[in-house]
Amino acid sequence: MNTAELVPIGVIAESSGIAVSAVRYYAEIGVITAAGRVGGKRRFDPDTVGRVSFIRRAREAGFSLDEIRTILDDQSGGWRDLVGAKIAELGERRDRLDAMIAMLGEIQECGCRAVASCPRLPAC
Amino acid sequence: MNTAELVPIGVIAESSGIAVSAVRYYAEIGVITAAGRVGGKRRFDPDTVGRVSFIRRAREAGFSLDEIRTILDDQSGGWRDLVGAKIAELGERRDRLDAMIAMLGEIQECGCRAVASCPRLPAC
DNA sequence: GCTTGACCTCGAGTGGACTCAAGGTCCTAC
DNA sequence: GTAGGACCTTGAGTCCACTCGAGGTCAAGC
Repeated sequence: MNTAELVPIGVIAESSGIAVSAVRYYAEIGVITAAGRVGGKRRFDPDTVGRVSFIRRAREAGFSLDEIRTILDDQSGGWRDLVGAKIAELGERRDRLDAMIAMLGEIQECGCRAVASCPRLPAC
Repeated sequence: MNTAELVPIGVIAESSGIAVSAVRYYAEIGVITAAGRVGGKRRFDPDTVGRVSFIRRAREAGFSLDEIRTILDDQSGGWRDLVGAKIAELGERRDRLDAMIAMLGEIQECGCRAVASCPRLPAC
């Protein structure tokens, strides 16, 4: 393992768009792994950038770090089911989101002074 | 105010699908209000069921209780802007969700043994 | 040899939204 | 009059995903 190819934590953080402390946290809980240390400092495989970017996007989409870990590292193939379940779940979440958007749209147009007093709550 | 029309906390909780402790919490932080007390026990206006159901759905859609309070109780009309902004935000969130769903779909079909080792991460 | 800056550890703190436990009150029914 | 159940208060605890601060190390460049 040529440590020259490995990148320090700052690079991971910057190029994946998250804080250094978060990268450290991810390493601590094992959702990413440092390839080694140089002078006591973590060095990561360059692939880690992609992994952390994936993590960031998955987090934004509402995944917990635990779920992300499972999706990323499951070796048994069970992750396919997990991903399938997740897709279904996300679909539901999107439907709820759509419903909420529609509801907010109606609320906006319903002419009442305050939402609380709208007689159409919560179906509004 | 006829207290006979008012409902106890358990009814609010059950018919809106949240825990009694959560209803109490909502009352405590002022996102809902008890109409009064009977023998020291909170009694709510039946409308509160709708309100709490709205809160639940808004929470599920990712609103904070603070945002919900603003949307529900703003008297100045500023809530319309807030709701507009929220709609835009939810739209973005839905787009991200869609992207995530698409990505997961591709992951599922890409034939690699584990997601982590997929060379197409994170664009996969 | 000194400064600088990136990095380190460890422990504690944060924030939001609750939940729980302990100990007490109130009403209803038997 | 007593048991049961729904409710009360207060304060502490939980979970997640970090963040912060203090105090220290390491390598590079001047």
